Amino acid sequence: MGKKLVLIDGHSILNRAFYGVPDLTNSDGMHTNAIYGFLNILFKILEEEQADYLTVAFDLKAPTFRHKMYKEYKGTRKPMPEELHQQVPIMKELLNAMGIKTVEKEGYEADDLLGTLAKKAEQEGISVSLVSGDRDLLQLASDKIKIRIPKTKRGKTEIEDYNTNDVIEKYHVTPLQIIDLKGLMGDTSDNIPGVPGIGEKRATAIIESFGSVEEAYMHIEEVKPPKARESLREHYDMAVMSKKLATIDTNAPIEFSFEEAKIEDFYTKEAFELIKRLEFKSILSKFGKDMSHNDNLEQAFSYIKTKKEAERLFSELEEMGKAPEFGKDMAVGIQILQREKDNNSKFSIGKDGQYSLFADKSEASSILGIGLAFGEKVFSVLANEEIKEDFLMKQIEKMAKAGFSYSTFQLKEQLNIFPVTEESKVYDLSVAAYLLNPLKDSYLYDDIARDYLMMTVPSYQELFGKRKIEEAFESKKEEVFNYLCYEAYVALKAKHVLFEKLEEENMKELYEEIEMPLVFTLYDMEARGIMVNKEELKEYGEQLEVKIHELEKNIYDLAGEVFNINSPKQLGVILFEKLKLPFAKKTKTGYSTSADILEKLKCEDPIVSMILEYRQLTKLKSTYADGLAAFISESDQRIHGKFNQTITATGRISSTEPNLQNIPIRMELGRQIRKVFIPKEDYVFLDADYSQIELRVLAHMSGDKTLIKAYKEEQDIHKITASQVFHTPLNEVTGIQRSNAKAVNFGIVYGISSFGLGQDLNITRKEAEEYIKKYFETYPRVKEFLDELVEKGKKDGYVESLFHRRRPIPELKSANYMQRSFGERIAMNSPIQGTAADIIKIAMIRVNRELKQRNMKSSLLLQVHDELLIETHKEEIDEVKEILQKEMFHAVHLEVPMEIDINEGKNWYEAK
DNA sequence: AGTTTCACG
DNA sequence: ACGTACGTGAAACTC
Repeated sequence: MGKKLVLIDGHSILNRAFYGVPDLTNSDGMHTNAIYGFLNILFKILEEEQADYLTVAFDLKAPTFRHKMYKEYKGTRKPMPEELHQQVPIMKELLNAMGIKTVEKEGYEADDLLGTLAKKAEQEGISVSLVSGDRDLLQLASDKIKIRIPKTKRGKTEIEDYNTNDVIEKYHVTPLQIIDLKGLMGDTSDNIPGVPGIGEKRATAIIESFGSVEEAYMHIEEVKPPKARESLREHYDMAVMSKKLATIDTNAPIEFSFEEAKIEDFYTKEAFELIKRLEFKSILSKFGKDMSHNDNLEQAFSYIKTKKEAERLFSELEEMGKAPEFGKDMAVGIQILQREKDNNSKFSIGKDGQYSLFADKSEASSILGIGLAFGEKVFSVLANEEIKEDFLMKQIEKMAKAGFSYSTFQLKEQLNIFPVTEESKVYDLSVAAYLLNPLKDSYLYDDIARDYLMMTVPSYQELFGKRKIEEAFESKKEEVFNYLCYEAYVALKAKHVLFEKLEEENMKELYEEIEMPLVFTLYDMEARGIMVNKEELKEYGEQLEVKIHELEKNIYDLAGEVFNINSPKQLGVILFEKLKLPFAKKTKTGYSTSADILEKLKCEDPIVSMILEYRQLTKLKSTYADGLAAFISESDQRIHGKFNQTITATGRISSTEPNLQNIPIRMELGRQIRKVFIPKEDYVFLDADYSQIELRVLAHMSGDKTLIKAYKEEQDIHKITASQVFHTPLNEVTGIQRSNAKAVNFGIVYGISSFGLGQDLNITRKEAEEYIKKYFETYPRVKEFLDELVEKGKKDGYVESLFHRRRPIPELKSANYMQRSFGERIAMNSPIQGTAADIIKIAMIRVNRELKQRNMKSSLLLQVHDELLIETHKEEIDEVKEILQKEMFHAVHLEVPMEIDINEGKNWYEAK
């Protein structure tokens, strides 16, 4: 095997990392995200390559030859953002400390140095992997030189590799012809002008048929289309110049010996210190376990194994609780470990079609252990032959009464055995971390240790893998002890850090007044569940089954063969190849067969309508009829779904296992399923929803006079909008105009784009643009408000709701137009959606609280974003209506009044 | 594990 | 030249 050299385009990878990794700073406020991303890419590459040599090339600040030539055409390059600029010298220092060779040379770009080194290596028989984000470098690809382009795809970095054949496959030209391609099409990121009117498509076609820019010019008469021909004729010198600009110099005069570039041990003392300063704990852990200081910490963990020790521990705590001077403010990190709730378990379906294995939350839960941290002490206690479960249970009750200040993770999941209330001093750090950054997908103790304590602690996965906790409890006792200690320790230590940040970011009140009380509200809702008529649900499913069978038969007949209708791939082939239906449009992997495409094909073939109906029915059968049935608890005939508080980016609640927030309503057949959701005996359902809460929030937050006035006068907002946008007197507005205006109003809330609106209304982008223009003329403050939000998002990196709920928007920094536009729409939508979420959260806390305080029989069961469902005792109907009206109305006082619709029914279908 | 489709606000 | 409306979750197919 020959030797291998890895070359890295320093600035290009830093740049990529900067835009791909969310903003990171160390405690000195130094931005570190680009360096972090760079290191991750570097380690990934090195792991894959097993290379012998490594070199990183940088550009020097002085204008280069190629750069200078271009300057004569047009201004300067976009300057590097300051946050990135400051990271460059640190990066170089770190590479230096790690003993990694770097090269830079005045008058040459990194490209030229990389090209020169790559060619040199190739000549010496060394194979090369050249890592860069710049596609310019593809011109260097050969069989020995592999160009590697990292791509950040949803947080993960994937690397595209190009040898000669890969370039030809992807771009239909040889590596050297990439230069000609750039000569014609230009490259905005490299400030290469190219030929006006020629883009990627035309450039590729021209080079494919002529081979080069020069050849094409010699046969200029044959160049097609005429537009490109004339442009090339006129701007030929521009093309030649662009080619020169795009050509990488492979003969840069640099001194280089492979010996210097040899890969040695990176893990030096200097590098360790520097990485510590950068606070990259996860990378630090690569530096060997002996360097991490968790060993010391683990030595301080105490494992309580005898009842005697346990009794002493808990009585010590009890004493402290009694001490008047600090008892009540004593901070305790606590985590209770219990058997996995049956709520999460898989269901077994017996032969008789009965679903079994489901316990509801009131069923006695069994406790496996407790982790505790207070002062400098960290303990864990596990249940055993001596320490019985009910002993632990009693201790937990005593502790709860002692009234310490408890901090923990995922509190809602512990409330079934941890007897604390809204009034207790108890804090859920997972919820706190969610407020500080709602974009993460996990808020477990190891995530919080990493993000806020800069510590690497073993995750559940690392300790137990895919094992269930019960199993680990039997076979890996020591790890369970350790696990609980870590949890308690982090719960205690991270509290201050998180609370300080909440304070800093103005979210203390949001946390204390809304999110923490909500934990208890959601727990109540989950524990109550909602009753479902199992027999009726089964019947509904059977009816669907019959219809599905009929349709299936008819579809196979029309198609002339049996195939899987549920497979978009097979369906696409049948529709667009076999039956040759038109509009065979789009998608990455094949034909699109989505409803809006099929809707347009309805007249072409009767099979299309059948497929649409088939889709609808199978959806209802699998997701709702069968899906819901699997969640009905044997013991109480109720479904105990989960309400998740730390999922959405905007602050909304989400619902899972099953999702009770997407039960059908728009189509009558689907809507019927709501009839199986019923109140218990002697109760009815009351369903209360906010009318147009998001538009009202928009009216308030923007302060638009016209919009506010309309709501104050209780006018039909869509009709008014229609009248203004379409220049029609109010009483002449047609139904169609009104529904179009409604779509515009929706669009505004979603962060309007003319394309999106056009798509939704099936009109041209141009027409949609006109609607939007008119809308903004009607409500001028709305436009200003939305513009300000985007501006704020760009300036601060986040936007916020009325109650200061934050939504970071890393997309706004993206160099990619699509991503950035997405960021802009998020900036416009999140404060509105987030404020609406805040408001209904306040309402549900208060409604739940009020019903409990008045000792009423009625209770809150569901929240569906702007709607609350209450199981109401027949004798309490009027009182509950009053409570709903009052608490929902007064949840917040905006410039415009809230309007609440309340309906009553003997099932969810009737009540909505 | 990722994609497509579709249910809701 | 590009290719989208904002926010979710579940099921089924595909690899």
